[in-house]
Amino acid sequence: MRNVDRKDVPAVTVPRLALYLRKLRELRARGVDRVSSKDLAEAIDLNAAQIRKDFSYFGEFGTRGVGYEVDSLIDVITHSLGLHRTWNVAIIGAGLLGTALARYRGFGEQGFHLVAMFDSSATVIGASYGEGRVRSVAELEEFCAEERVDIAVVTVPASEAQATIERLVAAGVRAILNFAPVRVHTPDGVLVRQVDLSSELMALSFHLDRESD
Amino acid sequence: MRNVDRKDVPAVTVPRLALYLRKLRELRARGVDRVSSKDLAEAIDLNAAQIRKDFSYFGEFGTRGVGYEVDSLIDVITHSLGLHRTWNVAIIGAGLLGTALARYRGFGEQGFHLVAMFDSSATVIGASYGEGRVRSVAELEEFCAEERVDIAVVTVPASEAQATIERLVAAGVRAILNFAPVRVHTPDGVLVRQVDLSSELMALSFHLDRESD
DNA sequence: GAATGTGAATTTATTCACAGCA
DNA sequence: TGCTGTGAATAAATTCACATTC
Repeated sequence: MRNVDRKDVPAVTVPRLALYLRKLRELRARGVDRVSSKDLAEAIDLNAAQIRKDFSYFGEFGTRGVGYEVDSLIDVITHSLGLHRTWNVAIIGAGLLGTALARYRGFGEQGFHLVAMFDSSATVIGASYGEGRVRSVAELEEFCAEERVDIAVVTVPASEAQATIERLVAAGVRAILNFAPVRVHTPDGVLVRQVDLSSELMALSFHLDRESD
Repeated sequence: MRNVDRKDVPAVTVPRLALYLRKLRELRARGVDRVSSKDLAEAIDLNAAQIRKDFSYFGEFGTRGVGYEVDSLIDVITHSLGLHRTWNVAIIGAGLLGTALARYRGFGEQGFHLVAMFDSSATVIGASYGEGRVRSVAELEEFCAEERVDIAVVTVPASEAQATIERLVAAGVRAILNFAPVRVHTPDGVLVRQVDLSSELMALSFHLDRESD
């Protein structure tokens, strides 16, 4: 029933909703209670029609001639993104990046609740970072059977990423944020978002090299 | 002269080149010396024509009926991405993420050389992480005038990102990797790549929420 | 025979431009 | 009058499909 009237949302729209939400929260904090697509567009450096079209996939929320109410737009996007509930997050790989993420507070503020960390190295198992005590990866399946893990953040070395993600998928995890610099294969229904620092640096390198001719 | 015959490369092609390069290096390490676009496509989970078209923006490197030589393809991509030279990198913001990145070794392996870190907090100024000693941000302009900074990695709080990036641009930096969760405005010629963890998590949340109906 | 390189076809995303409503 | 919501137009990216070459 929740599927009724749900249009297909273009893949690129979803991360943009997160941008809108952030800017809207900022506006609310500054006491602004109404905003037009033009205002938002200027603040975020996008086309106004793009913003209106993105909203249109979810319904009609504005008032012609006026604009959008900041509060209600925040509600709509929060719900559209599924942020009205809390998601359990586990971090796999307690290296430099994994521990930095675990200790990062902004994480939990958005409704993402760190429930566990896993690592294979005896030297870090048992340590605590932020909310997460580090367990042995051997306990991964057991833990997932007991406590729901909605999202896995994978910060293991590249060589272990594919195998780790296969275990996560087998254990029922359906959403993965992968920092390991490899493209991993997953079955349908499992969403992997890739954060690839070395690709980003290389894209910058490409740009610099072209500029300097 | 280097501009002769340079086609416009689609924006999305550039980060894909980094993927190809990574997989090709892996193949070389395994002793493979020839590869077809089909093989590569299967390994990376992309369409083979996409890969060939991406290569075609830079020239013709394959042999019909045979495929590509791994070694020479690595050379071509390395050059295309500007990775034949070394880029000086500075990290601005010595918080959890900034220090984790500084200590990450894979960084320098690719020709990215960390030359400095900057922070505004007296408690971290003077500390050393990896190759980078932390300086006061007050010294930013002075440092950039003495030593070339090609790429700035920005890991400051959101509220300071725009101002920080304006200073970097004024100091001559033309490529920025921004981890602060804000869209920043920069003049033409300055490339900003955004790494946005909270947008990524929200995109995963959207997916999970849709699946569970 | 096998795989490249690339125009043409298709799909996806963005932007325009304007009717419709407060 | 001002701004939304959205079809239509445009632009960008992907995929097909095949002539070409080894």
